[in-house]
Amino acid sequence: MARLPLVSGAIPLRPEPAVASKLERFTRLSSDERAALAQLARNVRVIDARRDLMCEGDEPRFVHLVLDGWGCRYKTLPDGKRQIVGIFLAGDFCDVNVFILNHMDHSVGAVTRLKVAVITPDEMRALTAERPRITQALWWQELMAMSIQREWTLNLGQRTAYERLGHLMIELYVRLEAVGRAADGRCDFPLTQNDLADATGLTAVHVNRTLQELRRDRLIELERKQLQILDLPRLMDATMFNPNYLHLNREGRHLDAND
Amino acid sequence: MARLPLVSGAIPLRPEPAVASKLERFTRLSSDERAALAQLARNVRVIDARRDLMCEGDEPRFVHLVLDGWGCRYKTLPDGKRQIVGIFLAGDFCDVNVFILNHMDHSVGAVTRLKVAVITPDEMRALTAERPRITQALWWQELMAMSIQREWTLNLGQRTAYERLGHLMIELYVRLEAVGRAADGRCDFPLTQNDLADATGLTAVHVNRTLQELRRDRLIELERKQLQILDLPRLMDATMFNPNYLHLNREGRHLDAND
DNA sequence: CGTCTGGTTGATACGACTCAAATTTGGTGG
DNA sequence: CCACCAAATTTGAGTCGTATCAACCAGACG
Repeated sequence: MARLPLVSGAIPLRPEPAVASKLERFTRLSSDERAALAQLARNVRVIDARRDLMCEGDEPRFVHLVLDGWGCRYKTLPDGKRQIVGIFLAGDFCDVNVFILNHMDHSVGAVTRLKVAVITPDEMRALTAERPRITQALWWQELMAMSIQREWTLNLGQRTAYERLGHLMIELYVRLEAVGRAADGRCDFPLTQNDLADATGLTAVHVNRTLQELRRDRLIELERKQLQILDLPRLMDATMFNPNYLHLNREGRHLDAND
Repeated sequence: MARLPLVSGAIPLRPEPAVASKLERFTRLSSDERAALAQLARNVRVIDARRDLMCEGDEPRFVHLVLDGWGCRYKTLPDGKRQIVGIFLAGDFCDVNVFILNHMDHSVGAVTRLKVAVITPDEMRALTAERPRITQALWWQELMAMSIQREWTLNLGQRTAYERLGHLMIELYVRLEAVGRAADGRCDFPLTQNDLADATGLTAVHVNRTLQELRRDRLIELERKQLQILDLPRLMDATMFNPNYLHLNREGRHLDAND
């Protein structure tokens, strides 16, 4: 009788092909290409929750592809302040061309236990040489990452605490939905209030109070690392969320494969 | 006897080859390659100060290369708030691969009168097909733009008004220096206090008062669109400026041309 | 000479921070 | 299964940085 509790771990709506799923928000791939992507997951590495994958100053050596879990990029200041500058989710390529640079300008950490495919520069070069459509899709991916970074700049510069938090939650929900990891307004949401503070430029205390406001307004529920967006249209309105910046509407459909 | 006034317009230390100058902060180019870059400036367009080059929603059609002047990217919110998300200067390529996307997620405006080379997708494709070293350098350029965007996120999220403004001024000074448009702590600085407010997420009033503090502390002079940094080391310290994120230290020197 | 944009100043308000402590949750080991 | 501990969340009180609103001033320009 009682409402089902918001428990149970990950939502395995579409278990694994997050990569293909994401890239196909840009252009449809052939089954051949999908197989090539799956091939990348030969060399898998698992990072414990709250551990770092790489640190500022490190020399980057591999491209990573997130298979499962949540990670973040962050920068720290000499005075100890920390800013999360980006979140990555299943299906995200991490620094496709980073081996052009010889040191990291930020750190990369695991929010949850993180499963990543480790890809060598050579594998990457082979992939891009042989698969023009995938290459295009990877480009799209990078441009999308850049667009998200700009939106975060806007978020921090111009939105209130209430708007920032709501906006961030929608972004993550929509991105998860694009890789089959969210539906019906519900998704995993493993960020702590501390993480949210570091991502939105607020303090944890203020995040706490602001989340209460969002709950009181019946826009979200957030409990046990599960987020339920109760009224997406109203939340989008309240946070001035415009999905265009995510470029998820198959903008490369003119390049679609046809098998 | 009296100190020279900080007048006169642009500082033409190295008049034009800003592009090559910038890319060679990554890897040394051959004279051949430099010529190919110069070739791009066949089709020049001039935009008046305070005019827009492109608007959010537009379909991008060309790559632009800034030859002279200052421009900015910005986003606006339904409630009228505006955030400048990036500044571009002489030598900057603007959206090298933007024609992958079919609509702009932000607007692009001229801060000063702006001289840009207009480059077609075909020209771009030809350049990258024939010039691997330039292609690498363009990649570096994009990664650097991404790194700058992350640093802005950090700036807005974690630094105080005082630090934000000082940090921004150093960044722009260093970037100008890299293309021969600044020296001895002095450079053009055409941003109004309103622009600074939109770039730092502050109000113009507060920018005004904070600039006065920076002047009172003998860190900068700023008058008639001319910036003089009086004590760069101290300003870097005060704003926690770490130049690494600009990746200007010839990180691609192993690829250097040898003619 | 009026108009406009950009810069400056003052008074007041408020959103977000700080510090401190209590409470709840989740994980771990006995 | 419970006891324990650390991490995460919640609450309260007081402060501070930045916003807001409203003038006023200076120089550029037609």
